[in-house]
Amino acid sequence: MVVTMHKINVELKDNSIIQVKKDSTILEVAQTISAGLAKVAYAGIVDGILVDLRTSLDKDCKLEIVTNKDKEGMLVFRHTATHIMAQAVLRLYPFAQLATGPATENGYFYDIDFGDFKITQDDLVKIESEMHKIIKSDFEISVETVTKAQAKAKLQNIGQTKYKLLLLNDIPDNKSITLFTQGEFVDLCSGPHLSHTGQIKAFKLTQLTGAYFKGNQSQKMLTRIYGVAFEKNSQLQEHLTKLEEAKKRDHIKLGRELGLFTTVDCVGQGLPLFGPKGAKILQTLIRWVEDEETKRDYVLTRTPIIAKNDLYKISGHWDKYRDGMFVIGDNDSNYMAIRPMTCPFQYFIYKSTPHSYRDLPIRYAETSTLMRNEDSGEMHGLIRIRQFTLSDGHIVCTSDQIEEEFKKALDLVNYLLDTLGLRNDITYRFSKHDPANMSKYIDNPSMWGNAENSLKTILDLLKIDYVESIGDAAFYGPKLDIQIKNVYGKEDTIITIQLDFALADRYNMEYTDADGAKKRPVIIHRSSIGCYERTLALLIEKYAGAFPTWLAPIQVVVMSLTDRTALDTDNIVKQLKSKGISAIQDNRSEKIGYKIREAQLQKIPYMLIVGDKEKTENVVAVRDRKNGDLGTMSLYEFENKILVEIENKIL
RNA sequence: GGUGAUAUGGCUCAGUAGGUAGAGCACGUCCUUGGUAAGGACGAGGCCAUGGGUUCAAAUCCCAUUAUCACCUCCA
Repeated sequence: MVVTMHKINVELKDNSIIQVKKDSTILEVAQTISAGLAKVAYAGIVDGILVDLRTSLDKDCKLEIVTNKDKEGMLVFRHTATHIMAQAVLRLYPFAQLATGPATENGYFYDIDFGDFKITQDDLVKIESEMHKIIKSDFEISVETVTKAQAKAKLQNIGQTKYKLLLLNDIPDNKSITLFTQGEFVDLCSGPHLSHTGQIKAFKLTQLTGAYFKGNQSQKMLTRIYGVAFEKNSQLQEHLTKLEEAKKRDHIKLGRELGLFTTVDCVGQGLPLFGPKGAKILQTLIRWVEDEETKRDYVLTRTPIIAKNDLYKISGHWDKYRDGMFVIGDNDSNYMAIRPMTCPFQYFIYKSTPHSYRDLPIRYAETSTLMRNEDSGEMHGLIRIRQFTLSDGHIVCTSDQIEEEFKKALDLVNYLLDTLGLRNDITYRFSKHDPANMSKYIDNPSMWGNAENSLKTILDLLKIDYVESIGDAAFYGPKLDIQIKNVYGKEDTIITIQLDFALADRYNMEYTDADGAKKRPVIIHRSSIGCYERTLALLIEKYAGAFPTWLAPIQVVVMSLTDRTALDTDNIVKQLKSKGISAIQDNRSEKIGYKIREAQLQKIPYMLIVGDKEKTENVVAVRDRKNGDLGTMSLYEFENKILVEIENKIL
């Protein structure tokens, strides 16, 4: 037997190098550094790969010790919580078949097939108490590398004969197979994990939902149990409180409470009705965006909301999205469809006259109402609806102009987001096609190569910090998607700018270049502020219903202190309205404190109070929703104050 | 589209082991009221989402439909 006494060099996070015995585990290295570090160490990152603490180091490497402070550390922590949950589930329901159970941003889930057993919310409590037992037992979590046959035997041994074996089969032969064991429970898992079940301190099972095996619609629907896990109970409580707070900002709840919109069973799914207040905000947004576009050399179009299917056949939309379109007619000779997008209408406006290279770029904009027959399960508040109004537009330009036009389109977007106060809430996503799934796209690899390279060059030139996403492109071209999270942390696209090298060809659009040759223009599909309903939803959540004054549907409420001043409030409201300020009055015979409370619940920016004293001195007592009493001022002074705020769109 | 939950006055919810409904807030009238989170009295308002079924009897049980919510899938 050869005893190796070799030492290896390990480079740490701070670039210092320490020497340790070959085959030391990461935990041992951590102990060498300090006992304190070893205590909070959850895993290691060796040469960039996240590995278990018990991994032994056999050669020189870079090592980062992952602790509870690191994102990766908490992933390991939560992943361990997942296994504890799975173990508890198998104790209570030995027939359950486990599928997959990863950690997520705040928690974890496990997809499980319970067969004919119908699990309910009440069962979660039972699972939780079983988890407490497992944590109390403080099982050691051990890891072993095994062959497929060994893994199969061990999994079958604990009754896992279905999904685990399917997953096992999917593992390529050149990859090692690891099993993690805690007590009687074994799981097929690449890890890493904590070393003892007792390390999980605070957790809660939060949700019970369905999910397809492997995320594939054609696979079986499994039961997904969600949980959250933290190191300290206080952190768990904090998280739960945060969720409660988020609920209060939920645009669906607030939007109804504030009377912005409602839904009616017999109108139908995904078809919200905007009341006076909701409509007012939409109007403010639309006017603002259209004005801004005009300033930036866009020209407006106004096109039909319905067209023959022939129009959509040219682009390929008809073949691809027919099921998602509201179609009228019963056969191909009389089919009409309500428009699901504006693109081809604006193309035909372009085509209605011949164009020289001197005309380009042409920037078409339209506040465009669209309808898409979304699947019934897809609708969500104002975020995903069947009829929506998009700040749509298409820029027709030469290939030399793409970069400048893209930059300008993005400038507009950034300006609008800045003004709304959303700029810091967004992230950029470069959405590319998926070469492995060309059935979703126009099959022209060189076109895709061109378009994506071109877009990448622009994004890099503009120093945009984006993440790439394969498979999220439009079927005709790559996109820059501007992503935003809702109050629960769910991400959606709010705005998109797309590069299209394909549809100009399909619609036979051309311009005459300087050399007299007919050429294809490039099209940039872009939205300036996205779809107004969705943007409104995000604004409701951002401001918890307390819109900036310029957006607030009611900007001022004028209150009479007693019935004697009721007539004066009426006159003041008229005066404010004549200045374009949205004002209402509250003359009810209620105590003033009561009226103020009402106005605050309605999140109205300003309250004016008129009493005998104010009447005599010709002033109004002003309150705002944030600071309370602002003292008295003349109506003229107040008008100037609020008009400055509105004009400058102060947040 | 799939899985699950839910559906009672404008809103938030209670309710009956099946015998045709209740609260708070909001709303209306009158009285009261000079000041920053709830003054008083009275009143109106629901055939308990829709359509079937079981039953002597259904808002309550069952089925279907519609809508809402969550998740999965999808998103031009």
